[in-house]
Amino acid sequence: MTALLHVDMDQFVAAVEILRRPELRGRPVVVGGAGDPTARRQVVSTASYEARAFGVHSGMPLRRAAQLCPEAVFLPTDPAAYGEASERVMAVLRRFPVDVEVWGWDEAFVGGDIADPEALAAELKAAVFAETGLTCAIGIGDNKLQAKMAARFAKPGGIHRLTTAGWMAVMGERPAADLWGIGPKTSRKLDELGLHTVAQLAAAPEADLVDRFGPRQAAWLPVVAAGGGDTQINTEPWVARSRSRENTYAEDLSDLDVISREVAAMARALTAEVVADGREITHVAVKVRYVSFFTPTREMKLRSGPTTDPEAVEQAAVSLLAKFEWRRPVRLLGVRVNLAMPD
DNA sequence: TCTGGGGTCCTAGGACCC
DNA sequence: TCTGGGGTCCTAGGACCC
Repeated sequence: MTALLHVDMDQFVAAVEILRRPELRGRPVVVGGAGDPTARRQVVSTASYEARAFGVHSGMPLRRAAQLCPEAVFLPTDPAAYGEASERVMAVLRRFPVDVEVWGWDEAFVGGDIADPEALAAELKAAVFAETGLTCAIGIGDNKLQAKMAARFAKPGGIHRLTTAGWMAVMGERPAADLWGIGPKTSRKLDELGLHTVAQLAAAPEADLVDRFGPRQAAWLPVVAAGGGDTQINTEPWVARSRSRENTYAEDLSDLDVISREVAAMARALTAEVVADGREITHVAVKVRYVSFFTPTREMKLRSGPTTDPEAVEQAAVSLLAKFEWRRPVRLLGVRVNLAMPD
């Protein structure tokens, strides 16, 4: 069985910022929101390793991060810069005689005819650093799951290999929640069934899982726990199935006219973006988060068929507002459009 | 110092038709 | 005077990932 690699950039967003501000190297850096540590309702996108040492992590409110690490440098997120840096990294990987499957900004699977995976990993790492100034960890495995998990052991900046033969010795006693694809909800359900470790889940009869998880997940869970997984590297360019905008407001909204205008503006902006990409819109969805954090969504298929007409999309989005209750203020509004898949 | 933003995929229930 | 299934479309929600 030929190995495949998972390339995972180290603290990617923070690393891109440090690259253009070398004086920040070695300091705690927190990237998130507009970069204002006093702002409400904004969270950490990425913390540098130095900031993580203070307990700062992704998803944490910026104000909490500032409390834990007052000396940190706070920076606004700059998605365009991260996208460009990502392109440079992926271009380096693609120059090697391998198949590359891009996975978000800062990750990629690498496969193909790989004779010596450790040697290839070392070459990739060196080339990425030489040409972009960014470091990465590389995991090697017999499939994507193993490579992805191996990259965690390799972080930061190392190379680590997992194999089917060695999987259980390394992973068996770890919590099932460590596995890629098992989040907090699934992990809690597994705990309730007495399945706490990877080894226990791997040995669980599918019949014991079906009631709790349904047939598909019940079949999949023990396979993942045993270190099984997909080996297919998909080199096709990414084609988005949907695009969305959402905004959490620093101050709650109650006025339906204001809400309506906000939703209309998001719908128009989204339409402009996807039309610029040559895509057509099939469905429109609106998301509302009340102050209670209850977050319903309402969605509709456009009856007139796939469209590029901003008027139609705006009108659909605004019409969906009638399906919500407006007794309580809202903290978030969002619009999503589903896209027709090209042939 | 209450809880971001942008995605994907799966499931489940109701409507409707045969 | 009541009983089926199956199949597909549509919408809502849940879970997970980065």
